[in-house]
Amino acid sequence: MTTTRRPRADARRNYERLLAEADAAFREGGVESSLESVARRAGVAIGTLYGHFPTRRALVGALLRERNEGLFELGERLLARPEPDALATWVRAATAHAAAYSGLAALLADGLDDETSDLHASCRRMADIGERLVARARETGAVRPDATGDDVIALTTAAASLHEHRSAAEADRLITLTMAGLAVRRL
Amino acid sequence: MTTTRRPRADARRNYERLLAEADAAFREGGVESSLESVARRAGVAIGTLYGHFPTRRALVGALLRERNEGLFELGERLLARPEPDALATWVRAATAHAAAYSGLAALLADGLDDETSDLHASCRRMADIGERLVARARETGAVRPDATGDDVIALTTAAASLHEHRSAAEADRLITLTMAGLAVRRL
DNA sequence: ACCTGAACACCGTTCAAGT
DNA sequence: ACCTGAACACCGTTCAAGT
Repeated sequence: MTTTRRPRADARRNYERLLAEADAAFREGGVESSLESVARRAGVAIGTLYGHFPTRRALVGALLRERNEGLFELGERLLARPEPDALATWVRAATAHAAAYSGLAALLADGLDDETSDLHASCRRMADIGERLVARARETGAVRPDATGDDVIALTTAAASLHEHRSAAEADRLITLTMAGLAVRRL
Repeated sequence: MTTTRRPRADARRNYERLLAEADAAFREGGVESSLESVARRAGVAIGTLYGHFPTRRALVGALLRERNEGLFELGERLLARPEPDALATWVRAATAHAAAYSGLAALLADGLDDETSDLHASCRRMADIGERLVARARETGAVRPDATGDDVIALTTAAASLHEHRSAAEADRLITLTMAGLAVRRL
């Protein structure tokens, strides 16, 4: 029986400070901001950052933990209590999530196929929810019969990338247009 | 009256070798590949690369010159001799162009608003062609009346980014779905 | 007119040495 | 158990000195 040991007080403090400063740095300069600068801002040596987060994606994953839980809850709620615009609601929420930091959309898009990515599990979970939602919409006839989970992934990552490189308005517009395209029943 | 002077033979050779090696490097490792490695591959000092191409985007712009001309010709041809699928043809060609190197879609998306980018002029030209094509499709009733040039830009850059981070198939599928959404006449 | 490469400032990542 | 920071390998960019 393994007990999770209480971490040393300074370790816990460093962990928290690193997370806070990484969040600030990534908000300002995107997810590819220098890790040295994050460590500097947090007032720890670079080795300490690597001690807590062995890879950049581990750090991003830790930052996304809470946000992820909120997103998954929404997904399960939409699956549990069906409503007409469930799929669109999901796509917009997932897009907002993937656009939390600039550069994140690319990391998530790559993470879905890359099993070594620290983001892989949560990417799979997002893909899974999207797939179940689109399956139900297909059965309802709300979307065309050839609509797939890949369509949902594609739209989500594409819209998040637009959010980053063009604007929130263009991202939202792409979602509207693509959802309209998905709603066309006759092929 | 300014005469374009014939460049020194070694300068011309270095220019060509830099272009060739940059193309190879960017194909393999994307448009953010190290410039030092490009200079090394071309067998010149790093200062020589900077002498010919003061910024990374100038180098990318030079690599894209011929490709760009082909694309613009296609655009003008589609505008001159209307055909039913002109807009879709354009979007697919522009997407393929923007997906020539990984990382290029982001550079082009940013270049459209950034007047200091060496890619700005060609981005504007692409946007202009897209706008004229969508205007005509709007008049024909081939697309919904609220379709804009921004929709075309958004779809193109989004699809190119999908091509890079997901697959050509997903990129193409997004184009199909969004074009279907644009074709919906009733709002 | 063009090329070279040292110089400067910066970064990712590891790991021996400390406490 | 965790932290430090030097060490290594690499990069972007500039510019004085050469030819």
